[in-house]
Amino acid sequence: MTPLPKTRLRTRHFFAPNYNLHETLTSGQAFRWKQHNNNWIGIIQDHWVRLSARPEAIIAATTHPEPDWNLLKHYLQTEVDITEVTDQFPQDQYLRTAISKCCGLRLLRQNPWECLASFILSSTKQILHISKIIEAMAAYYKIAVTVPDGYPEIFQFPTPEAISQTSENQLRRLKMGYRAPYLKASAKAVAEGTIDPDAINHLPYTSAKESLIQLPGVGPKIADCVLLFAYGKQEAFPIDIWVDRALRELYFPRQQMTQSALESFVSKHFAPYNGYAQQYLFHYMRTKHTPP
DNA sequence: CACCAGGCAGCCG
DNA sequence: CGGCTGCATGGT
Repeated sequence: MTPLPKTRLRTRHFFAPNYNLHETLTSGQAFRWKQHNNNWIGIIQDHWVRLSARPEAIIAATTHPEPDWNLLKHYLQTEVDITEVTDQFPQDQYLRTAISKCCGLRLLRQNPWECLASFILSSTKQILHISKIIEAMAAYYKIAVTVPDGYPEIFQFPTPEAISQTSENQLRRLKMGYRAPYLKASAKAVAEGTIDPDAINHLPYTSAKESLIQLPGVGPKIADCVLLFAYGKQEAFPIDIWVDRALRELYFPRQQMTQSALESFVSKHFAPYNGYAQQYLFHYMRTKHTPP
């Protein structure tokens, strides 16, 4: 009996100044990264990846026999000069405070289907619980990925085909609640090609958003999350409960603002880096009561 | 027990 | 169009 071949790790340094890996991976845009011995373990493009933060750099390790490091660089967006982005933020004290507390917060460029499905599961859920539902789901389908010795098991994000063929009851057993039929129907639409995640990439922001909103369980907020976190559309500015509160309390105290009035303010005030500004505001609101 | 969480769809006026 | 409500589940 021949012994199984040892999984060999390929590693690579990425030059990444002003990159706060911890805050970026825990900022509620991606839900599957796990801390392990001061490293981060996750899956990018169907392959196990370990990330380690270093001063001015990120070290990546993968099991892929012939890794395409550009895919990793693309996912992490290491080549974005974040100071060039934050320098163009409007001069208001909340964003300045957010930047000073966390200057290396980044936007990732995730897989569209995983991002879409994850945010369909996100509605009126806390980030920690979204992660738990997603892990329960991945553990249910058990789609294998090569994991090196000594590391915890991890499974791939389930395909739209697999989810669309699962009963709503089974999905509810994974604690999705009322989101189960939405996820199943959206998975079916993607699996059958009614909507093509790759085609959306080529659409401008507004028509891409209209296209995503056709999916059941996807409204303006979830569409904006996918447009920003998977497609990198900078115009997207997801307004969730936290950001809505930030806008009303910080920018329009004691004023009655309609949703559309807020939206038109946002598109003017935070341009051109709406999405990054939104992520910094979101981070500020979630951490302003906790010491650094 | 009440109240809230990275919302959306259906319904009502 | 704008406003209201039900929807599952887990945490405080």
